[in-house]
Amino acid sequence: MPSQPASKPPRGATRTPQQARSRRTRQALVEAATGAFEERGYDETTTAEIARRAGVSVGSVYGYFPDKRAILLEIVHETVEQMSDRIVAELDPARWQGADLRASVRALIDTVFKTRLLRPGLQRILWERFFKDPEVRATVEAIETRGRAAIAALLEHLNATGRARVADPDTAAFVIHTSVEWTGARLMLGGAPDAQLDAAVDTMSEMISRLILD
Amino acid sequence: MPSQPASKPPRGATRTPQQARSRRTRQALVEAATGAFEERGYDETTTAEIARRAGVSVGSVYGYFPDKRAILLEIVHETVEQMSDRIVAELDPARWQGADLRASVRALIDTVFKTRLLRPGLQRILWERFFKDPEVRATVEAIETRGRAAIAALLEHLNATGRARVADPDTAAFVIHTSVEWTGARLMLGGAPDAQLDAAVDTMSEMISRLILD
Amino acid sequence: MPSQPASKPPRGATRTPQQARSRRTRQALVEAATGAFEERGYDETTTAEIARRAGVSVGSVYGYFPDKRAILLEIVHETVEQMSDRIVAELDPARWQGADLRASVRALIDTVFKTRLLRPGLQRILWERFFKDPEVRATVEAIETRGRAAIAALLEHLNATGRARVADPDTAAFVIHTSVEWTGARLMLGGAPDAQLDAAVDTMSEMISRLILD
Amino acid sequence: MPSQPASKPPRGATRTPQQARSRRTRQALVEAATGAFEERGYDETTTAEIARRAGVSVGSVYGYFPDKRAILLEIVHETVEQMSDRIVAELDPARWQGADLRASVRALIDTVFKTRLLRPGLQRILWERFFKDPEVRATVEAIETRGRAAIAALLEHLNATGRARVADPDTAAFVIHTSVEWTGARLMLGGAPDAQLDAAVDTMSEMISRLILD
DNA sequence: GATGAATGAGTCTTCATTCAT
DNA sequence: CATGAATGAAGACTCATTCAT
Repeated sequence: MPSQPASKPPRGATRTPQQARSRRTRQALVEAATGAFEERGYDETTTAEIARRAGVSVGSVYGYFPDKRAILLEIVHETVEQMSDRIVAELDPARWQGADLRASVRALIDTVFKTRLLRPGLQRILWERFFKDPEVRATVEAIETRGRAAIAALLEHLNATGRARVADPDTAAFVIHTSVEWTGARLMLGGAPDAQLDAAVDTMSEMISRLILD
Repeated sequence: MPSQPASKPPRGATRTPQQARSRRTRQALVEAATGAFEERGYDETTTAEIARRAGVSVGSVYGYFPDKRAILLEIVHETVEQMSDRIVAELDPARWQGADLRASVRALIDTVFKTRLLRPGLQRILWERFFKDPEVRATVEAIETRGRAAIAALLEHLNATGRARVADPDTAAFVIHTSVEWTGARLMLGGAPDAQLDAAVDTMSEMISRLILD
Repeated sequence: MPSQPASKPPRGATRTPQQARSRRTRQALVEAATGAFEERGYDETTTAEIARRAGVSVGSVYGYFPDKRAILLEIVHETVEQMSDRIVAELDPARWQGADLRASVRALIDTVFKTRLLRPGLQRILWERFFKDPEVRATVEAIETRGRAAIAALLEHLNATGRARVADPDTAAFVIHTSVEWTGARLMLGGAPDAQLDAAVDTMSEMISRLILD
Repeated sequence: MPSQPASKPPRGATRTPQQARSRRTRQALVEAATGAFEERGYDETTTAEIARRAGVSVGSVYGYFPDKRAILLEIVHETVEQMSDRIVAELDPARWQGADLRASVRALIDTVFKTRLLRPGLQRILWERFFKDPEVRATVEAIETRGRAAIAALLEHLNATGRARVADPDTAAFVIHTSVEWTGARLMLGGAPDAQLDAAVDTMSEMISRLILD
């Protein structure tokens, strides 16, 4: 790394380049907002509260984000992506090799349901703004597409290896994804008792297994 | 009794006793609010706008409802009940007598999906406030329970007549109801193209049919 | 009473002349307002509440009074007059004949203080509006004048009978009246304990006795 | 330290660090509110009017006070304290050393009465809200206690120096304080003519002197 | 006279965003 | 870049009073 910008302090100086500090402030804001949204909801959280939690001034918030909504969008993206990651990992065909298909389906659904335990307050905001804010919806849909694609790919893989027979993998992926998503949301965000939860996981597994088998 | 006092209006005339006038104003308010909520959303609708649309003054709004939220609650109740009525009617075991079970399931799902075309704007508000406003949630859940009960009853009837074999009708009802509800919401409120819609109806029908058959 | 108005119903008819009914409604309104003002305060009482308590419609209130304030004025007048009556009775020179002057003064002050127990809520409204509403003040002052005149007359009587020596009976009357009035108000409306009350009555008696004696 | 950084304003210049600006705005608000309350009364003054007078926006009002009432409370405290200061100063036993006791009492009463000329509009509000708003009452009573204590202390001092003989200094203090307070309020806030005023001061002085002497 | 539905001006308060320092 | 004081549009709700029936 030969030529560095002149503004950078000479090597050895107390390393706190603006960039790093900046990134840290930004991160503090995102974390502060995440906590506040999670605990109080989006509308109920003021920008002043976010600034206070992040330990910066209100003005600074607007140095990093154009407006309050932009912070939410970023958090939504991050959150949904994390959820998606967990699920997509579970959908890796490699994991579906040997084991019993029904058991795999069940494990998957279980994972999806459990995923709802990640930042439930934020997920409530998600439903709240999904149809209200086109960008929230776009963000969510962009990532959902990934999940659906992973399901479709898995179904095609199962088709190819003769372990399943699904006529229209894309539509099946959509139906499965949506059904599991909302059933999970209702059960997890609604605080359903464990018994009801287990029964629902069983039935959903059965339903989906039957759809994709034979 | 041919001749009545002149002060009494002739039968059929615009009878406007206090009660009727009152009822009409109230109705005007509900309709005005429904339209405004539908078009602009809940938060975006001001009480002044509702009054203006109803052709009355702001004060009148508060003569009939304690606050803005109460109007929403009433409309939510009414709307959800109408939706539920349509679906519950479709679930009457009598209708499932002769016809092919798969065809019946498909018709049902079609109905549920079409139901989403009733006041889509209001349904968006429904999702928006479901986790936010406990009373909205209670209202919706109260009526959902009815739908689930109807499904469960139908499943039990089908079990009894040997046309289906469902181990846990209650859970199955919940899973079916929730899956269809949200898939329908996503497709109808999201403005999906007809082709995608038809494919989804097909797949959902298949999925549910398989769940309840044998 | 020879000629009566033709509008009066013939003797013997079911006597409920409008006048009487009217007077009764008016009275009901005054009583309703008195109760409401007493319990909730003036600003906190709505005309609707008064109407409700009186068992009539809001509109009727305005058939008997030009506005809400007029009702208060009437009640204030009535209340203050009642209070004044009690005190003026106590000031009748005849009552001061034989007895010990100090004892009489003490009895008088006791009476004045006790008078504050009559509709304390209304008396709070009195202080609240005394400097705010010129008509309330005028009403109160008109009656206070009576009280002061009675005190002055008593002092002159005592002067004349050689039992007291007061240089300026009018001013003395004013000072005595005002001092006792407010001290009483503070103690009674403020909920002072009995001990403090008794001590205050003692000291006030002493103070006034000394003023008027020699 | 002669040469300071250029960015620092020269000594004596319009120093406007954040704190000072803030303090100035706050002060402007208090003054604006004082004027408005004084001229128009509490209920009749809107928050918008206060902001307008202070030359700031409505929002700023709420940046410094939680609500309108808090402004009143602050002003009440300040005003009552100023009044109390004047009177308590007059009650300093040192001032009562040599002079004629009667003259001292008269001077005191004169001071108390004159005190009522300080923001009469605000004092009207004081009476208006004394029984209505517990915090106003608490504020006033807290400071009144101080006045009563000063009177009691003076009486005890006079007792000790043999210049007075007061059996129960605390009660006497209460009675004197309350009597003078309200008589003064009635005369000063009511706009009594000078002659009546002088006569009242004379009589009150006489009354109180006699109470505390012998 | 009675009714009570309707009126609508008027208030306080909130909060995302801006900008002078 | 940070600060936090200032902004001001916006909105829900109240209630004395009126007036058509």
